[in-house]
Amino acid sequence: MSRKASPTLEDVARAAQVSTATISRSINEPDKVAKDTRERIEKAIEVLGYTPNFGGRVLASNRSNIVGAVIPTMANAMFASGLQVFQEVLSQSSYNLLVASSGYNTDTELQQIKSLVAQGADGLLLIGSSRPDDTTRFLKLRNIPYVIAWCYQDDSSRHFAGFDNTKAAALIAKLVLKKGHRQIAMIAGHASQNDRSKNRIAGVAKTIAAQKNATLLPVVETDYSLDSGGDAFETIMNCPKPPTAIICGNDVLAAGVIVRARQLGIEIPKEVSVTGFDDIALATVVTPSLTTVRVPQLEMGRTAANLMLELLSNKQPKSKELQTEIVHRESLIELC
Amino acid sequence: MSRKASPTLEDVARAAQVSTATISRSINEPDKVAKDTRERIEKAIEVLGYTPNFGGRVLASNRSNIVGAVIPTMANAMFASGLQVFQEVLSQSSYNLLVASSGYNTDTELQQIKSLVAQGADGLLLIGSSRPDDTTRFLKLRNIPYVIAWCYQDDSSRHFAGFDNTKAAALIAKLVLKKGHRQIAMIAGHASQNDRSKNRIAGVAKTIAAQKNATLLPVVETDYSLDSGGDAFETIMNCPKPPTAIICGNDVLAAGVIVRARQLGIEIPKEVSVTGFDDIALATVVTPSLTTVRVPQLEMGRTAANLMLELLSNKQPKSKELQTEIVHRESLIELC
DNA sequence: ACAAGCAGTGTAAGCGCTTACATTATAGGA
DNA sequence: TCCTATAATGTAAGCGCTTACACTGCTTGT
Repeated sequence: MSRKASPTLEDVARAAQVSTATISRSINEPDKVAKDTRERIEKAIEVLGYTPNFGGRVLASNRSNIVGAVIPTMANAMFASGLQVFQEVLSQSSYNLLVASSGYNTDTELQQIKSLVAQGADGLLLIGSSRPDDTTRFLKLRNIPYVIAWCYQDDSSRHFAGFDNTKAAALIAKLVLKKGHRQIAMIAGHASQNDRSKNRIAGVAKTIAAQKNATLLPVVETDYSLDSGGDAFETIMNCPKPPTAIICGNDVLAAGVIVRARQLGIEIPKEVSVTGFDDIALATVVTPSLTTVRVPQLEMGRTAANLMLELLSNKQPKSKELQTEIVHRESLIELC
Repeated sequence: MSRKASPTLEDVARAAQVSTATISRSINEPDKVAKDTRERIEKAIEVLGYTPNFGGRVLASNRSNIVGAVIPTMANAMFASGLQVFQEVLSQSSYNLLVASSGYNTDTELQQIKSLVAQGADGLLLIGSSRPDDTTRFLKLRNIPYVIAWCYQDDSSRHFAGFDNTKAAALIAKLVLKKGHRQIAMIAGHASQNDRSKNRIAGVAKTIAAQKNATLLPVVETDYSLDSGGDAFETIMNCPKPPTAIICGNDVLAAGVIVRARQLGIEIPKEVSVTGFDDIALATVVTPSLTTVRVPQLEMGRTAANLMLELLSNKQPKSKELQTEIVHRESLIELC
């Protein structure tokens, strides 16, 4: 390591003719230091180009000012935009964001959580509420403060910044029914390690089951990608009694359906209606544009960040349930 | 802080009947420790649930195993997907990723760089090659290893993992000319603090200037958003002699153009051709689909990560220039 | 049989910071 | 005037880890 030996607290102390303790105070609790001392110190810091050593600070204070986030993937605009805001808000309170991704896999998630904690994260942002016992145990054992986003539960022992996936999915299913559709299909993300997907499926299934004459074809679970959405669409359309509407677990899948339909010469929404979930940019850009569930991504990021900050200052913040709404566009029409 | 006092090296040492040094070695350089000692140690670690303290480690070793990245924004799929891969690769070498965003602003960038460095980043990933002197000076002063992505220059003093924006832009401009267009417009990102945008503009301008009878209307610089793209489109189409082709600085702008055109009842590509840049998912999903420049985002992320890893192990890695290619789709047609 | 080399381990000195506690100076109240 | 509360600063003990160096007991070549 050729990194130039940087000045330490002691150097500054010598230059400013005070003790290291005073310098430390002047940096961390400025108003506990007399004004002229502080000015002298600040000048010395300036002159020497001093910056606190991270390791020393962490070791002594047992706090890193780092927040970790484990999200499924940044490649989905959904998470990326939420994370963007999360980071911006934290940054304003001089916290930094350590990011890791799980690829929707709970083992990987645990591994990444451990890694972030080992890397000194003071708190964690996690996506979704259900995880294996191992993970829960680890979190509890280490007593890590964490915030859960992208879903909401009535459970005061944890801190949520999200929405009710089941309810939101039920809402869009209700809309589809209201438009007269009775033969309905669903394409969803793999549900086994993903409670958001599971809940969305549940919400849809429950709603459709409650409607007389309505049928929900077997749900197709797949990866969240355009191509997978397209493939699932083909499978569905090849079944003996194809649906008149397809509810998709997110906008990426729905966009995949629409693109593939176009390639196959199937007209949407004339021949089949399609709905999405999330309301990312993709939804407004496809033709026909997507009728979808708007998830308040930015607000969620902001809320999660604020929860996190309160949690880290030992307050007892209250979870916040955010509201979703349906955005009516072109891909869903009345069945005639 | 009620976080339970966790076991330290010393506790493990006592349990395994060896010195702390041996434990440290067994963790960091396992093959320097005899096999049965190591097994004894590992068992003790297991039993006590020991994990190394981050601060202690950083302080003593002067390395954090953290890499920082300052990108313009995660909200653009372009950066998000590159970053995703970057993170995955680093993760495999047990590095963690600290993310910050500059919002395309050089002051913010410097501030974030400082923050990441203060937070102990061993190295940095930066986007784009040109930055204010202040920033350059800081980087040099602190002797931070850094990798530059999303652009490439022939400058052996720095490490690039990217492509030549000027050349890539020239290529698409050439294609537009080849299709017979002579009245051409360009919508680009604000160039003053963004060398990629600047170079793309330069590439296009140079190419068009070299073609007789061809005119490049005044370049419209704007934010990278769908709406801004749409607004710029309207401005351009309202000018006295509207273009037959519009070259966009990225896919988001191009998609914005297409969406707006549809709203205005302007047919693309029949009335105006449009090209994008980046080849993100959006490009395949809009109708008409975008003729665009494919930027190897994933490969760039991977390459950047590998450069970073080599840099951090004190090798002298060679910059890598990645190749872009034009993806022919529907939004650009021959002028008839 | 002995020097030399080596693998495995221990000793102990920091790394740079925070903070409990001790100390000193100053002001205010009686 | 003296006592006490308060403000400002200093002293010094760690925080938990890494690592240079020292040491021990083998193996190996001669």
